[in-house]
Amino acid sequence: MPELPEVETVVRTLETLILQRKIEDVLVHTPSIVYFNDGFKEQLINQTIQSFSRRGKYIIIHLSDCFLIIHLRMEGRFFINTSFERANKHVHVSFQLDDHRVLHYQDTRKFGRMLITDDVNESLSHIGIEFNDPAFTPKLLFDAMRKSKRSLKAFLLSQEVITGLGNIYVDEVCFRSRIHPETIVNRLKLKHIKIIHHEIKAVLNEAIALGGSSIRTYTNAMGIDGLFQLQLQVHMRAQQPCIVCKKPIIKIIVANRGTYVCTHCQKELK
DNA sequence: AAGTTCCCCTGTTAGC
DNA sequence: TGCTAACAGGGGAACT
Repeated sequence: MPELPEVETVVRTLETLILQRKIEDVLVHTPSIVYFNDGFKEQLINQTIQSFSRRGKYIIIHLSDCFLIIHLRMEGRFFINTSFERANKHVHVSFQLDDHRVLHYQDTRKFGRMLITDDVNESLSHIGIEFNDPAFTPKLLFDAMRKSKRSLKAFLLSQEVITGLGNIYVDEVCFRSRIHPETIVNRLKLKHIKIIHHEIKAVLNEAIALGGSSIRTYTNAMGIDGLFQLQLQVHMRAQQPCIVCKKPIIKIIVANRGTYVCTHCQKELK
């Protein structure tokens, strides 16, 4: 499910709901969700939720003595009720809070992961720069792309250089940049990369402002829908006319992922 | 070594 | 209608 704008929305929602709450008890129904499950519950009990942050697509919950890092992967989500009981078979972790409410983690496909750490930077050292970091410049992108033989789609999906983009927003960035997703990035000129850089920031900022996108089965934290799906220009629009040239959007596979492209507006640079 | 494919899971949907 | 294969907003392991 979520890419950076959706994770950002989840973080902001959780912030309004459970800040300063103390965790009184924890139930792990599905141990595979939790890295180093031994002691997971014990480390969390009596910890107070002091703040939230986000790094790439990771949610970071700042607790009194440690950090709880969560990745929702495809279908992870949170909801709150007042029962510590397992509401359904897709609830895998539940947190009893000190105000009689319970935070539940639900994840149909069980791809999501949780980890307790003392050092967020070390735990997340494998991911690249944030889109809104001042150090994220066209030059940074250019230097990384010059050394890579990946397609633009694979390059942006990999979280190694720039983190936060997923399948939806990569398609949107490629379209808005008018570049075919199969273009090998070391062929891109600085002028193209400046456009890509600009569109990454624009798309993510616009999507965050609208609470992310809700398509398919995904609704955001607490069942609140984002609105950015209404702004999508190519993703999920196979057979529909391109908003620029009116020719039909096609769906292809790039980097093993369903990919939407207007082959008239997005030329591959060879 | 960098780049690509496979696979983790379950539910939904497209296609016979 | 019913079965089956393909697919899904991700990413790490295994492979080439």
